[in-house]
Amino acid sequence: MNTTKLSTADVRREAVVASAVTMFAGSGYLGTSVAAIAEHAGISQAYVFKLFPSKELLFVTTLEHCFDLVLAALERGAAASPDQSPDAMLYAMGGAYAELIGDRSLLMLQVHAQSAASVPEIGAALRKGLRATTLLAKSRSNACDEAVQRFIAYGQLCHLIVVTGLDHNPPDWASLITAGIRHP
Amino acid sequence: MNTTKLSTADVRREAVVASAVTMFAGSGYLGTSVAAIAEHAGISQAYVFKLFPSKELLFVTTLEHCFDLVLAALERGAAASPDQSPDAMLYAMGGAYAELIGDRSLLMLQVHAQSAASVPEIGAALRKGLRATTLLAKSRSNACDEAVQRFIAYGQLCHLIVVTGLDHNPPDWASLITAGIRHP
DNA sequence: CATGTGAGTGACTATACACTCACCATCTGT
DNA sequence: ACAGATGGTGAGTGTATAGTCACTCACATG
Repeated sequence: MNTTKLSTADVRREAVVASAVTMFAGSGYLGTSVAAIAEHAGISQAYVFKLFPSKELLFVTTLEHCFDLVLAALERGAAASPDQSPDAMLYAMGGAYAELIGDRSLLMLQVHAQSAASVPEIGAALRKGLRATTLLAKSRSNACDEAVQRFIAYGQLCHLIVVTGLDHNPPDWASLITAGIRHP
Repeated sequence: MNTTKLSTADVRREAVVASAVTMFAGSGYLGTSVAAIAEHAGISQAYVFKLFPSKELLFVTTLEHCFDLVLAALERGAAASPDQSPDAMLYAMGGAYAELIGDRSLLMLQVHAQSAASVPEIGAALRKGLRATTLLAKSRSNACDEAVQRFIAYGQLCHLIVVTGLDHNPPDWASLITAGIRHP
């Protein structure tokens, strides 16, 4: 039961998380109703509460899934780097991240999670994801601390650019902060 | 009437905005009820709706006020810089910003605004504030575009650090991204 | 005194939402 | 054939919340 085959309930749970990524990314933690997620997943709202004990835990699970995907993308990027130098590794990881967040959902989810971080469980999940991301960037790239810090900072800048819509039809002044940033 | 004296309604409006900064910063746009803001300001909820036509516009007004304070702080920092070189100017402005957001309210308000940016009016206010901040940093420092971009990116990193609570009793790994960052 | 005006409120409405519960349906092992 | 586990739902409940409205009170002015 714990080896290869998932029960249908676990399959459902994954489908609900997939819907939750989309819906939470669109409207945030408080702005998204469980009913909307259930409808998107094609099941009743009551069944969502059978699969997850609370909206809060559904959000946390969704956020953890988001970070799993981010970590996998960084890993992929690192593996595909043409060159083992720290700068090249970080550049490759950045490119893989930019590609991953192409549909904005995973990015928006992180933005909304930051806004909901005062909910203890959500804040803890955010810290855990940031920790894993940072440490992976450090260990795979072998870059100095300053370069890793820069990597994270420019990731946040990328979030800001997308949130403000500066990547779509950017005004003239926007090139000041969007120049060189790889965004979707 | 338009010169020096404010009517009591305008005074009230300012008091409500001050309360709104605190309350919205604490619980976000959707997480804060107008009743809570009214109570904090010591007036009835009905009167808040006489002073502001909607919760949305109250939030936008509050956010604009936040950016006014940010711009004033940057201006102050620039004016106090011991040295006119671009690097020194940006450093001084960064220090003034770090000091301004010492109580976290103005920082958290920006984070929550990013999460609520899909509301058109809020997104527009955010873009406007970012534009003004970026252009001010550029024009006062005379720094190159890359340095201004870096200035904004590290500002966002600062937000992330505060949101995740990494500035209070930081775990060991946190120094990777908090090193050198001036936060409250 | 009469009258008008701006400040301020209590009580209400309509709705939306997280969460619950009693219940049905379908499969599975014996 | 049947007992029980597992998948799934319709119909609620209680509460919170944005926004409204009819109203009161203080005060200024003619």
